[in-house]
Amino acid sequence: MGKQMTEMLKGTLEGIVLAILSGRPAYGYEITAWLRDQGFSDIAEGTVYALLVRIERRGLVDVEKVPSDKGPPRKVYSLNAQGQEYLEEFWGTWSFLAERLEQLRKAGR
Amino acid sequence: MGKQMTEMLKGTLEGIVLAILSGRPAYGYEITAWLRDQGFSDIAEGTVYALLVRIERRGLVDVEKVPSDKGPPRKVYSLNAQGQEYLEEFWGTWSFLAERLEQLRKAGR
DNA sequence: TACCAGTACATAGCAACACTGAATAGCTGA
DNA sequence: TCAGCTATTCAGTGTTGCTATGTACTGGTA
Repeated sequence: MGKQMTEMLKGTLEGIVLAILSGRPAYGYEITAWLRDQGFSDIAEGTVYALLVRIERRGLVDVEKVPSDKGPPRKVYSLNAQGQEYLEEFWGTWSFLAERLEQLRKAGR
Repeated sequence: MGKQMTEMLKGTLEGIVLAILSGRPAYGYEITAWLRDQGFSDIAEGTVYALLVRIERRGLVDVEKVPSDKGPPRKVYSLNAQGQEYLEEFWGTWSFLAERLEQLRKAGR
């Protein structure tokens, strides 16, 4: 992963994961795989798990332990009301930033 | 500044400043003022100066000390060739991220 | 049986970054 | 002289993503 991307993911990765969870419940391994699929080539597994622990501790998600037939039990996360609210805030912050950057990019050409 | 914004600025603030400098040379105090004007209400002065030191050390900008008639001398920064290249990389990284997020946002509605 | 690959989660230590808060310094006008 | 604006610097803090490693369960295969 490029250094630029690493830094830029700070703050946004959290939003990305919450956005995924707002679509449907999911567990860590699955989320990691999905991210890699989307081109976040080298997202470290540890990164995702640590993030999930954080958002759980902050009460943004509900957790359910579900047995898997292919390995250890999965921790399935789903966005709760507080998480939904937080996600909306995230989109607000993101929009603001994206607009400024789009303006700057236009100005530079 | 909201906590979300603080985290999201990591990595992007650098790009923002480089983008500003790609338009015209500028000095720290001026950049801070401009950012506040654009709605980055509480960008800390210290943050901008620290960032400028970093990009100078990495050789992305050229620096010139210019006397001011309103206070101490200004350190005027201008983007050099290496900085321009780095900025282009930044836009690439940003575009990638912005596209994924836009998709996620669409999917969520 | 022994071993390995794939699935699934966890965590300690590290580096980078933005913020807080304070200090320093030059200039102007009351 | 002193307040207020201009202008820069820096030590200390918290959050974040990455690296590296470890644990644990299942199924296939040699």
